[in-house]
Amino acid sequence: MLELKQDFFAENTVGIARDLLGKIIEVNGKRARIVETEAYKQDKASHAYKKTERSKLMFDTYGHVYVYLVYGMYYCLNFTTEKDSVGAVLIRAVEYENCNGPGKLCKVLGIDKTHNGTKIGTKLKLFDDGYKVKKIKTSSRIGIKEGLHLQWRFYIDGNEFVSRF
DNA sequence: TACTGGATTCACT
DNA sequence: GTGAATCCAGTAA
Repeated sequence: MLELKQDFFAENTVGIARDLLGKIIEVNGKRARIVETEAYKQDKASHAYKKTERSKLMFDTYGHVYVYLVYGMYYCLNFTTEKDSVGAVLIRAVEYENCNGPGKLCKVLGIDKTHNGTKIGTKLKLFDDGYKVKKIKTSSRIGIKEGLHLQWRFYIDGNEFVSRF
């Protein structure tokens, strides 16, 4: 069981999003395997488009947990990436009961604002248990208002916990 | 200070 | 397929 350190998140966001598939998240005494991720770079559909009080984590850190509230009700779990640039990877789904969506997985795993800004390896840990992902599907995501293909989404094919797309 | 709308989810039609 | 729930960051004034 190899623990992922900050260096894992130092470079290419898209590559990190892909490599995170199959890895284990450990938080609040629960463990779950990541089955769907989404890479965010500095584009118009991302918080990284503009540096603000909320999004500055994506600019100033890598290998940290970035949690924010959407629609007033759901938290989304991200990991900041790229030592010398801006980016983050959204964890969309994990292999755990009722965790097939970014809002649901935060609820079930007990992830909230108290995790925001913490370094990976403290409150939340990541492990590589040697699991080999058989087949990775990729898909571009449509920008919210821009109608552009912006981010890349990765998920493990044929997994029943993969969220809808 | 006030308004707007979102990296979602779920119930309902 | 559509709309409501819900709250706070971002923005405009």
